[in-house]
Order: sequence, then C-alpha cells, then structure tokens
Amino acid sequence: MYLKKIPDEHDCGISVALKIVGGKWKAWIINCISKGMIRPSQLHRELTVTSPRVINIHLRELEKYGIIDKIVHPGLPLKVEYFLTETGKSVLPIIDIMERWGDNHRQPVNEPDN
Amino acid sequence: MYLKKIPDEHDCGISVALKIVGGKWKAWIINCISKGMIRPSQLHRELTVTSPRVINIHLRELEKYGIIDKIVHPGLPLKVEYFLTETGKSVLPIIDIMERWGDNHRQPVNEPDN
DNA sequence: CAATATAGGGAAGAAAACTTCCCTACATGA
DNA sequence: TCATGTAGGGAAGTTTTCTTCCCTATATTG
Repeated sequence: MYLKKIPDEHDCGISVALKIVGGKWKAWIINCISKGMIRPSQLHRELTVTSPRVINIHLRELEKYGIIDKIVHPGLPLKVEYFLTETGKSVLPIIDIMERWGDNHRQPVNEPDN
Repeated sequence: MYLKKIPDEHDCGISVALKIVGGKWKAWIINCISKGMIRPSQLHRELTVTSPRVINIHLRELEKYGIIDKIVHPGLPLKVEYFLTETGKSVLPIIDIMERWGDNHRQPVNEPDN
C-alpha cells in the first residue's frame, strides 16, 4: 500500500471505481482470480511481466477494499487462496466492458503513440 | 501530453481502455462534454477543482486518441468547441457503469482510508 | 548441503501522472 | 489604461504509482 499525502474525497463514483480497477495490474489480477487462479504462486507464474512483489502489493490493496478474501490454510507447506467477495464479483462487468471496448478500439488509441 | 520512457504494448484490452478512462480527470471531462459542456471555458468553470492547464492537457490527449474532435470557429473572439467522436460516444457506457458501481460501493472502498 | 517451492515485506529508486506558476495573443468593457 | 474573457503552452516541481533488489522462514527434493 502506498502512502498518500493528499487524502482523496471519493466525491464521484468514477473515482471510487478507479481505485479498484484503475492502475496497471489490478483489473488483470481480479480477472485471473475470477478464472480460478486463486493461489499466489499461480498468479506469480501467470503474470510474469510483473514481479511477485507487485502482485502482492495489489493483492493487499484489493483485500483492504473488500474485493477479495484471503484464506490461509493452516499447516505447512503454506497454502493461501484468494476469492472474490460479492463486491469483487460485482466488479467483473466493469472489467468485461473495458476489455471488450479496448479490444475493439486498439487502432485509434494505438496509432498516435510515439 | 506526457513523455513516456517505456513504450506500452497494448497487449490487453483493459490497458487500452484505461488509457482513455483511467487517470484522474479524463472520464469526468468526457462526461462533461457529453452533457453539453463543449467549450473550454465552460469546462474550466465547471471543473474548478483542477486548473485550466490540467484540463487542457487532457483535452489534447483525448483528441489525440480520437475520442473528441476540436472545432475552431474562425474569427475573433476565439471560439472553440469539442465534440465526442463515434469512438468517444462508445466510451460513455464504460463511464456509466463505473459511476454506478462507485456510487453503490462507496462504503467498502472508502472505509479503510487512513 | 544446495536448490526450489511455499508466502511475504522493507527500502530505495524510476517512471508516470498531476499541479502550479507564469507566459503569449487578441478583443471588449469599465 | 487596466481588468477580464477568449484559448493555450513551457518549465519546473510534487505526488502517486510502479519496479527492482534483497531480505525472512519452513519444507521438500536432488
């Protein structure tokens, strides 16, 4: 979790939603968990573009916001599993529509890149 | 527009969509334009939480991505108007669903704030 | 004994995003 | 003449977000 100097006010729904789904990896992580990749090591293997550290940070954040639940199975070897909460499941349509839109508008957004 | 050191790859639709709708003000600006606030000075007056400079930067960016069109009416005094393109209009459902979700989940996301 | 797998975090640095300050240029109204 | 309204940008600074490096700890496998 990152320290914020300026508290945000959650004045509009958009900014609330962006706390969950904005950012570079959160939506992807939520997507992965919804598809059954519920153990940290699975996520680490799938998201090789980022380091495990990055995924962990986002998992803590999503847990803090009540999007995912963490279940620690007692005993060794360690076994941890993440699940989407009801709130977390309600985010999936947002991710879905964003993914569809992005897939259909890759060109116009992509072209002007320098 | 901001200079980027690391080019992004647009590998997934989510990241494409977030280029338009992520960030602190872009979704809000798109929303305002769709509601008829099409002149720069109108937007500046409405979004007093940010400086005009910030809005201008985002307007350039949205224009670059083909989300809005800029029409400069010739003659003085200067008159400029922005319109959503067809691509821009197709973004509105994303903003809408994000806003709804955020309004309905203010508490769980808001609570853990320090 | 060393390597790998499990799960995770502190510190520090890099990049991206946001913000403020101050500037151009023209016209109108006080 | 001076203030305000129109539209906009350069430079520099701050904040937020992302990333890398290097640690802890235990169990299993080679």
